[in-house]
Amino acid sequence: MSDELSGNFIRDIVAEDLRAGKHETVVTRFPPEPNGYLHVGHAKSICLNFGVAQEFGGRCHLRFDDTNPLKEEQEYIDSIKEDVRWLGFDWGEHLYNASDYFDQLYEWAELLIRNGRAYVDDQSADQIRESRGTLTEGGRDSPYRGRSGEENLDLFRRMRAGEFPDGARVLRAKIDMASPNINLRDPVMYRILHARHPMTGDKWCIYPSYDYAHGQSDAIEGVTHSLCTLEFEDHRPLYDWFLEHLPVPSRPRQYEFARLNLSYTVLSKRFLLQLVKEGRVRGWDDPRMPTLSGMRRRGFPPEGIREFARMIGVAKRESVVDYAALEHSARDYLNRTVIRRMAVLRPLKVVITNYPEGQTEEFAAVDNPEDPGAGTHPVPFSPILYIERDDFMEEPPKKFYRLAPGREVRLRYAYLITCREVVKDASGQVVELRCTYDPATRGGTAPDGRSPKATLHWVSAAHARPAEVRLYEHLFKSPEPGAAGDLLADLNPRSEEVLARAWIEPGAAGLAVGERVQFERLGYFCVDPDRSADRLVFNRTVTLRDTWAKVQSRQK
RNA sequence: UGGGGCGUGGCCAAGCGGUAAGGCGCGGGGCUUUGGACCCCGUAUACGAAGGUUCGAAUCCUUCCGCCCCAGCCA
Repeated sequence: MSDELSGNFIRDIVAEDLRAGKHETVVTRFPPEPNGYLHVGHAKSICLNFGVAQEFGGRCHLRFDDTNPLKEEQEYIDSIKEDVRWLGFDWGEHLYNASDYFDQLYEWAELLIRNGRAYVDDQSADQIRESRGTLTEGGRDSPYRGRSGEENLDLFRRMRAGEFPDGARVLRAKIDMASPNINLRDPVMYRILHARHPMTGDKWCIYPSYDYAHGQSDAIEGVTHSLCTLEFEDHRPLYDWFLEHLPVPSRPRQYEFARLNLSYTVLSKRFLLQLVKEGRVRGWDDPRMPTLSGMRRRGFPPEGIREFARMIGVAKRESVVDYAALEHSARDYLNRTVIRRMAVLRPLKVVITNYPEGQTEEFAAVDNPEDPGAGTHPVPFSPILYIERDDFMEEPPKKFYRLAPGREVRLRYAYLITCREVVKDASGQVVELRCTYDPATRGGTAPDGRSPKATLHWVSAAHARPAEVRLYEHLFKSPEPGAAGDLLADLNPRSEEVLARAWIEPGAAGLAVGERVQFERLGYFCVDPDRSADRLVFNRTVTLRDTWAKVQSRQK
């Protein structure tokens, strides 16, 4: 695997600019607004921005786009830094905030006023909206558009001084109310917000808009390629307008790419915030959330996310990536790196009737067949075992290779056993299997060469340790959540299943929070922080590819 | 009906006038003490459509069709 980006148009542009000597080095930036947690869609942008910088020996800044104190919080700032680092990227010394530039931005605003390129508008938000026109008709000039430079300056300074309440006035760029591009119809540059800012505290009561702050921030930092998503394409003329009319120290260019969409997933900070606030999930880091913190808790490796970003590419076409691609990238990395252990999620008791009572023995189990140097660990065996309920069927359908009455299967690393008797309770539920083992098959190979089609995982009842295992499925039951109009209605009621009475082999009992493991034949799991002193809690990151499940669904 | 974008297999995505990469998925086979992994093979006579230019077009031109974004003092 390589973190190298596959070819894409942005990389090509950067490469060409560098080749042509347009820039000596590439500078990008990842500019999150600290109004929520980062999700896998942001990961695409992070990988792009940091990846391009890395590939061409440039640098990538982390800059908080903190121009709206109403929505931004320190908690989000902290989480964003943690998540970017966790993903594997380092902004070095280059941590910035749009708010670092508030003084400069303010000065430049005065300059635009003095040059007759900005004015204070006393209209209400409603009036401004009403006079902006529509998609097909131009807008009308504000009655305040012709104010003198002196008056504008005075008013703007008084806005800053706090003389007016929120919403009383705004500073607008004087561009063109008749422009077919609505963003150019005298966009708002500053609004009055008597709000405390996470970084600047109470210093300001006027705050710059995104459009007024972003390009200039890029220019101040020497950003060469400002990469953003498609919806900002219409803003580019405005981005350029400010840079052309201000004495900025550098000239960045904006390029747009399509944001990530993932099937069965919603990537909208607004909606994710709603899920958290309404308690539909346990928090931003709920393992079902597409947030980086949720994916981390679920056990998703950052390497897998980077691989995912690499494989989906970067383009301008709006698309929906198949969730299976994400799962693939996780499995691919986990398979190569994670230790194997055995666990039984839904236990079915098995008694080996011909095994010497009270006897115990140990087998050496491979830690990771993909890693020759990984070694082995001991697995204890005794006559009372648990196997997976799914691994037994009293009346096996075609293609079911596992245990059934009279059938012989292999217990991984142990023996071949044959099911001799099925014990049921009063309600007819199978509660126990009585089996015999073949002592000659120790280790799992028969001297006569016979080899069962199925190998089952198991744990020794006397040695197993209890664990809670949490199984996750898509948060949404629809591949296209909200297509029918109601996102909440598409929430998958079975997105989480908690198995409180699972058993794990002793070799898995020492795992620390965050450690990952493959439970053989089941999937990849990760120890959740909810673990207690005497009981581990595992989150299932992703299942193994399951051919039998595929066969089953085809049979239905 | 204004402006800005985008249309290549089920899902992503290369391609930039020379005769359709790759990945995911799917199907088949091999191997196998994880129905895992791994390894083979198959999976668009075709690039939204129709015309045109050219020896030759997914790539150039024209028209048409479809989808997305924009009327926050959000980003």
